[in-house]
Amino acid sequence: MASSIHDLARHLNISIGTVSRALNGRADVNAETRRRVLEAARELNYSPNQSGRSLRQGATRSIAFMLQPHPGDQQYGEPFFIPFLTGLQARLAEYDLDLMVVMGEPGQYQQERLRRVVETRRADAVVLANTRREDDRIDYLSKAGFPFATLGRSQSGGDTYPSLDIDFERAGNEAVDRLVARGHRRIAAIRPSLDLNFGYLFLDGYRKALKRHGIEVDPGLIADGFINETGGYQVTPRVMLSKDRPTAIVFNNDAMALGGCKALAEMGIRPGHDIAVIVIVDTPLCRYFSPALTAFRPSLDPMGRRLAEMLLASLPAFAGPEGPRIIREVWPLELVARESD
Amino acid sequence: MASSIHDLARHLNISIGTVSRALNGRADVNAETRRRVLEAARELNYSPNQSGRSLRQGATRSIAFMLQPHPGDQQYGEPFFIPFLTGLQARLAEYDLDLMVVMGEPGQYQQERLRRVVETRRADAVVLANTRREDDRIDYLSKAGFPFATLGRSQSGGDTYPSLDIDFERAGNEAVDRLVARGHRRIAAIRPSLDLNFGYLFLDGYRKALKRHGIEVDPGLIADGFINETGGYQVTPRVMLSKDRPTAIVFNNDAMALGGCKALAEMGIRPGHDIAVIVIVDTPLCRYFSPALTAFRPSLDPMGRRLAEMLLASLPAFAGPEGPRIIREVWPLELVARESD
DNA sequence: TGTGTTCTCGTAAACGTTTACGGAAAAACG
DNA sequence: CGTTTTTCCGTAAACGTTTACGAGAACACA
Repeated sequence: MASSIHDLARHLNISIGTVSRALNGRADVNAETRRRVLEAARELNYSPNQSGRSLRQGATRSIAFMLQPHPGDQQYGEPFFIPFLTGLQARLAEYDLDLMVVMGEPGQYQQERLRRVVETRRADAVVLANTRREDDRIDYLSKAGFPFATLGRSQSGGDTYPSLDIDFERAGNEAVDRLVARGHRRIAAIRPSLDLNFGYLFLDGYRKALKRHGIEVDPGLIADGFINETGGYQVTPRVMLSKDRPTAIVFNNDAMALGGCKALAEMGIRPGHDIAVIVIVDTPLCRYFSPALTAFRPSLDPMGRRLAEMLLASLPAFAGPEGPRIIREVWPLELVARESD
Repeated sequence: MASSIHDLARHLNISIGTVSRALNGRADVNAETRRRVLEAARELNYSPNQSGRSLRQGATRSIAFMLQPHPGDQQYGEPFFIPFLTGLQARLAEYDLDLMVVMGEPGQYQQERLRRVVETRRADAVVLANTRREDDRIDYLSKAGFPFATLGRSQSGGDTYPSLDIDFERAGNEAVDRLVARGHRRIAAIRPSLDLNFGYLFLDGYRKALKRHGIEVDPGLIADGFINETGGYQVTPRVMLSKDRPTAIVFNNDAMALGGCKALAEMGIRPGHDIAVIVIVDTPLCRYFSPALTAFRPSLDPMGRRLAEMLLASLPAFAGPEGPRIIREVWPLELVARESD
């Protein structure tokens, strides 16, 4: 069924070496011969067997994306990743690279799955998402000398790998600025309790902005909850019942914001009227919620494309003439003002 | 760095053939020898090179999932697929199979991408999503004799491949039943205008249920729109402005429902009060919308797992003792009653 | 014409596995 | 003890590529 390079060689009555060189655009092959080879390749519908190529070249031409769903996401996952993956994959495809998606169970199999990818050499590089502040996956990959890039920063591994992150610190800053400009002084912050790095970055920005405005940081207005609707639902009343009730809340996660708004509704508190609400990462949920939630929006598809470029630039096999480069970028979010603040 | 089967053989001073047989659990190897091989494998941190194995066995041990985002999904994709992929991937991983995700651009590159996967033998089988009523991908794969399964049915290809689908017909039926039981007679249906098969199935159910209740089908109450929020926003006023205004709407897509509700709001029509709204595929959007939308919910993770099983059962290499089997299943949706109807 | 250069191609090894085949040694059997 | 069977292992080929090497032919140059 599938025609190999041997079939082409036999068909043209030349050697397989010449066929291969002709197909790969090498210089030492006669123009006429090349023409005939390419024609025969089309005619016999030839395309190179990837396994053979991988074996010989020691490269699989595929990139693994490691995605670990949060334990709470039973039913629907984060809409975040599809457009990111679309962009990532689109750029990789331009280099004839495939995308392999490895999803851990919500538990801790991820590390194990990662080892398997690396040790059986199923991918040439890895892209990590959901980076933790201390991330053992990064430690492992660094130690193993396996190429990787991350969506999100981490304190692990130093500046030795490409990373692309959203500027959560700046978003926290701008959210507070906006609220202060509108007269708020008591601003609550709600973020996930996991070790996810963006929670720290967000809180840094929040704190710095408050200090800049001469507002004391009240620990009673900062709460951590599980990173889903339930978490937001559970933790929001806690800040609302603090002695001096906040007039605004910044949520560091869209799902938590929705749960939080439900809790608010049950307390008779209407976002946009009785309290201001801002969400750090926008999703369709925010746009169609009622009232529509003011939120900070990332550009996910371009981020996926960019991270692919950054990863490739770090790989010797793909780097340009200047050689491999480690690029790290932090992208701003765009504020989408709606009705909730 | 990476140890091969040759390293093991050298280390133990035996032949590579014996090492391979020992690792693969073949019978013709001494128990003591096997023990030593396994020990050395652990010691030298050996794991088989997948490229070598693929080449020899003619199987890549990876399954490709083809996902084609709808053109309208600029910013966020369907939350639908992440949990489905989680389940699919989890089951595949149990068989040591990897998942490759191939996303077409919103345009028509999908067919081309598919050819590439098949012809370069990068995957052993393919899973198709977003099945069209007439689906040229199915035609192509059938003709090429390449194993595949689909999420969603199609009229193409006959009953020659495994497929798992949601029972949209039944959902359309039940939605109408529910609305009629609540006194509605003028029920509108809004579905995507693409050739996506589920739109036809839904409409069949809707029509049959109306007839069963002795209600004439009014073409003015059926509208097709682009499969996103904008489509729903544009098309909903059309049915509302029909001579005899409907008292209920069934949306065949969550994004269209949200756009539709926005249009309703602008017309001063409140879902749950002035009109009943039911959505066929539930998402978090439905749950947190205000009013919360009554919707039919699939169980996506189990569906992913099940489709993996069905695909594997159709592959000679994985089929059980009875040999390869083609399984086709249609799963019911669960009604989640909320506030909008 | 002799020598050096360029162009073009064939040969064969290599990547890391799996597996059919055969043979030596050990065990079983009479 | 001779013969047959079983156990165990080594050899080598094969999967489909890419590529280092070398060789023959054509060409250029003196």
